[in-house]
Amino acid sequence: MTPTRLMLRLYFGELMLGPGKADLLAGIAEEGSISAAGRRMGMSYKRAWMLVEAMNAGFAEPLVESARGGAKGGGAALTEVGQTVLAAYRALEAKLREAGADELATIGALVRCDMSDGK
Amino acid sequence: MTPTRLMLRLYFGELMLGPGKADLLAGIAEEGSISAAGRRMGMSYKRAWMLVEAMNAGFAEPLVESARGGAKGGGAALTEVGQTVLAAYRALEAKLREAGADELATIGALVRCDMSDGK
DNA sequence: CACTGTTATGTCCGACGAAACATATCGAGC
DNA sequence: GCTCGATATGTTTCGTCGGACATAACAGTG
Repeated sequence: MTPTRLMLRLYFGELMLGPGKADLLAGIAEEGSISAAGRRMGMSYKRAWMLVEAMNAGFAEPLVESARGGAKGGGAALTEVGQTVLAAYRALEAKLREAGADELATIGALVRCDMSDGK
Repeated sequence: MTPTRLMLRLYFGELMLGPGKADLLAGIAEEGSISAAGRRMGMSYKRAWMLVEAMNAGFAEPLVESARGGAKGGGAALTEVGQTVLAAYRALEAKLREAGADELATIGALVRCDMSDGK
């Protein structure tokens, strides 16, 4: 049974890094565009851009590099640092699941299995 | 340098378990009272109680056992399950820091060190 | 130079969550 | 049976966050 949908969120003072930002980074890396990445995950462009802004401001160097204008209107891509942070986050997720498998199983087994969600 | 104040938050569907609830559980275990635990961490009783209610509802069995009335007005304590969950959460935190030390250091080193917080 | 798609940014408003305030209940002890 | 301290629960207010909408800037292409 895998009822334990686990999400990892890191707080560094003001900056916080969680599944949302991580997925957004991944989406930008794949799509090459902030708006496309946001669209794909049902997020308004403004929200996506605000997340990017928060990340770029929160880290010493920008994670996302963007350009506007041009043939395709512009685009965005991960910087070296951005790729590093994303990879580290994914690795951290994996290690957490691996190293904490016992504890996660312990807690997960005690969670009420509410498959019958009323709404 | 340890600028990386890390917090771990787990999501199990509706239920979420993070530093706030974990600290509250620990406080209840120490103080023997929901209100005292909440007071100690600058939290209104209502909020503390709502967190307890959410946990008791979210897990298959209650984590906190409470009694009202009596000489001291009542009190609360962790159940067996509550102690287990708290211990597992603390262990998970420790394992995350241990197993993910490399990644945490990688990300932490890239975070803007904003000691000069404007407010 | 108009067109195009994306980045970049502002304003406005509703919804949601949290805090503040207000009670009600309970039960051992005096 | 009155008091006390803590649990238990409701109501109301308020601040904040996010979504909807609007607009400007940009640069390559035809």
